[in-house]
Amino acid sequence: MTIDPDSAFTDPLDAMLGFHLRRTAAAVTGALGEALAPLGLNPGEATLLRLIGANPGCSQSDIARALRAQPANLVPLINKLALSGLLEKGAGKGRAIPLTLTAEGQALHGRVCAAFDAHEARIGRSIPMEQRHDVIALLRQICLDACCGPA
Amino acid sequence: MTIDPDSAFTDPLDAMLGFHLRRTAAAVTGALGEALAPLGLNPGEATLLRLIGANPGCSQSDIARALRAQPANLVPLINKLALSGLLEKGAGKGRAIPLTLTAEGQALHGRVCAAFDAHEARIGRSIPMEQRHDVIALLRQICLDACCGPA
DNA sequence: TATTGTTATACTCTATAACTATA
DNA sequence: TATAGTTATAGAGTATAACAATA
Repeated sequence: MTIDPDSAFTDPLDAMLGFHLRRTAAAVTGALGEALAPLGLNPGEATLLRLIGANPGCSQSDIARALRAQPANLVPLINKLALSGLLEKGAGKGRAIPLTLTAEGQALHGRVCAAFDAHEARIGRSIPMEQRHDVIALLRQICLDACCGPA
Repeated sequence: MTIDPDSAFTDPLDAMLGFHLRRTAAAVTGALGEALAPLGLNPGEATLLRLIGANPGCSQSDIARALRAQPANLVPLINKLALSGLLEKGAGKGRAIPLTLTAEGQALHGRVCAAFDAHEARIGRSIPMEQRHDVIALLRQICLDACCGPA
């Protein structure tokens, strides 16, 4: 410690699950951003490309549901990808607008998938393959306990 | 799906560790915010109170290191707590300024600790007590793998 | 010179309210 | 009316650069 060198700094956060969840998620998101930078995409844009590539013709609402995001927050991301020539808004035959990737978008989608796979392998390399599903199930349960359960 | 009801929406994110880490951390932070709202504090302010209460006389740099935060981002939080009469900046005998809680701050610190404990119990209630340390160790390892390891 | 604390700034993410268009 | 998409906006959270004060 800076002021009183005789006393060590006590960090009560270090034993808290919530703090480590938050910190680890931040580190993982940062690493994903670095992995995607060479593709000219940030994590949000790449995730959008990933989802639309896997679901050609899906609507903006579908994506918002999958991401648990507010539809309004997707608008600037989608517009940027559309302006970059990566995706096309199909002729809306009604309210929902089907989104599809252009040829350029599909080419980049392949690189995005590879980057995601490499990123997943990196952050999960200390977890044996047969345990990764259990870890995800644990996170999903914590999410439920935090959100929906009785206080 | 809205547009083509025959095809189900494929969610590649659902099998990704990174996505669930991010989503769970967001849910946990949201739950912490709700738990702290009755105390008039947000998670950042409460964490600051928690750290200073556990380390009377610590400096702003100590806190920044513990939180892995930028010192510049602590300034408005500390000022708000000081203006609220919860903490005092001691007479700086040099560059570092020792931070201590006022009597009012110490009283609130007790309630903050109780709220943190209840929150930890809530988000960890599906994890047997003897496994919680393992889960934290796992998160810490993922954090290291994401940050520092070879790409 | 190196460190602490501070200010200003900017970018991302997130959340809401209000509007339009369509079934 | 209900749903989809959009716009504007506001609030956190986080990052850097630049500066003043002190060892």
